[in-house]
Amino acid sequence: MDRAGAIEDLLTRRVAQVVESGALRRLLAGDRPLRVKLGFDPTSPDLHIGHGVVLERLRAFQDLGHTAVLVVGDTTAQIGDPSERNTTRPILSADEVRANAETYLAQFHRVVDQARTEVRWQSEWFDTFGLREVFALMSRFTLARMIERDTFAKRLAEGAPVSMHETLYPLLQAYDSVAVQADVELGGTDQTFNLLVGRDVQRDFGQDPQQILTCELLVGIDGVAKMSKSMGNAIGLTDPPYEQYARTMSIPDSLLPNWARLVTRWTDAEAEAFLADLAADRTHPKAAKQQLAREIVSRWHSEEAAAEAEARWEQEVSGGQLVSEIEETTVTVPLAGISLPDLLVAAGLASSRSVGRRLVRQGGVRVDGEFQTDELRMFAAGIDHEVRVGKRQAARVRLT
RNA sequence: GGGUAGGUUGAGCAGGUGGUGAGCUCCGCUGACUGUAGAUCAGCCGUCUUUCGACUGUGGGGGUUCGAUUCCCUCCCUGCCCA
Repeated sequence: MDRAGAIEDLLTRRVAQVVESGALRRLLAGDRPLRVKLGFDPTSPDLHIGHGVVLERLRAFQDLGHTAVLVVGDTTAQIGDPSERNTTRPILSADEVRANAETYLAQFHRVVDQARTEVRWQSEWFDTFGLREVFALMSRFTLARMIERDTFAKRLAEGAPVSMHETLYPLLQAYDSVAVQADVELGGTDQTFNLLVGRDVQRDFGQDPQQILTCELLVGIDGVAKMSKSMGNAIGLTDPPYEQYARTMSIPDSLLPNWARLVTRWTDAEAEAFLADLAADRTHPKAAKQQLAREIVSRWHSEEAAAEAEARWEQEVSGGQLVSEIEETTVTVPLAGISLPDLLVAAGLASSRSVGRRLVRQGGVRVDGEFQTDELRMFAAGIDHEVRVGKRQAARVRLT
C-alpha cells in the first residue's frame, strides 16, 4: 500500500468519527512527525480485543512515522472515568498503579511499537498542580456544558448521584493533551466528549487543538453492552487460545458483522465478502463463527493454537465430550467419607452445600461420567474422581 | 440551613404503622431442543439440614417489647423541592 493509501486507510478503517478530517489530512501530508496521544487508567490492567481496535490505529500512525504518546492516568485513576457506570472506585496505592501499568504496557506493546512510543505519567504534571491551576482549568468550563454530557445527563435524569469530582475527570484528561502537546488523540466513541474537551483546553493554553479520531466500539460477547472487563463480556488479549475460541463461539449470530469488521486482520473487502456469504446462506453461521474464532486466536496466539482450540472445542462443546485436562484439587476426606455436596464445594464447583444439593437434584452433576441422583452419596478416601457440573465446569478430585 | 421521599437477597422493585417479609422481574444456574450460542420450553435461584425442619436477612448502632421490617433515639448514605 502506498503512503496515500495508508493515510486513507488510517482515517477510515474502523473509524467512527474524525473531527476536522481536513485538518488531520493536512497534518498527515506534512513532514512533521505527529504526537498521537492515547490515555489509559491503570485501574484494570487487562486489555481485551476491543482495545485492539484502537491500538491498531495507533500502530498505523506509527507506521507512517508518527510518535505514540501513552498517558498513564495515575491521577485520574483515583476518580474513575464517568463514562463507566460505576461511581465508587477503590483508591489504588502507588504500587498497585505501577504494577497495573507494567501489565498494561506488556500487552500494549503486542500491537504498538515500543521504540516509537513515549510513555508519560500524569503525576509528572499533576503532582505539582495547585488549586490555582485547578481554578484556571475549571473556570474555562461551564456547568451546563459539563452536564450536557450524555452519561451525566442520563444519571441526573435517573436520579442517580453524580459527584463533583467526576466532573473534573474530563478536564484533567484534557489537560494531559496540553502537557504532552498532543496533535492527535485516539479513543473509542465513548471517549468523544473527553477528547473534545481536550481541544478546548488546549486552545485556552495557546496550543493548536488536537485532532480527534474515534474508533468503533466492539460489542461484548453478551451481544448487548460494549466490551468491558468489568461487565464480564470481554475476551482478553492474553486469554489462553481455547478461552478466546470458546468465548468467540458463544457470541450471538447478530454480532458477526460488528466483530468481522473490527477484530480481524481482514481487509474491508474480505470482511464484507464474509458477511455477504453469511447473509446469502452460502456459509453456515456456525462455520462462519468458527472462521472468526480461528482468526482471533491466530491473531493473538498462532494458527497452530487456533487449530488446536478448534479441535478441542469441536470435541468438547459441539461433540459434548469434555475430556481435556481439568484442574486437579486435593481434598482431605474425614474418616466417615465425604458427601457429594461437600465434594462439590471442596472442588470449587458449588458455592455452598445447598447449591451442591440443588445441582444434584437437577441432574447436573456427573462423577466419572455417571449422572448422580443420590445427593447423600458418600465418597471414601483413596479413589480419585472426575467431577463435572453442567457442560462447562469440571474438576479432578484427589481424595486423601 | 429548612422541607420531603427513599436505603429490602447480584441488579431493579413489591410488600410491610407490633404477631413468621425468601414475593415479582431481570441476571445467573441446571435440564430439553438446536448449530455452540441465541431464541423457546421446564425447573432452580439465602444458609444449614438424609427433607422434618432450623437459622439468617428490610443502611449501621442503640432502646421500648413476650415479640420490631413496623414504634422511639442516634448515626451514615442518596434523590427532589425551598433558601
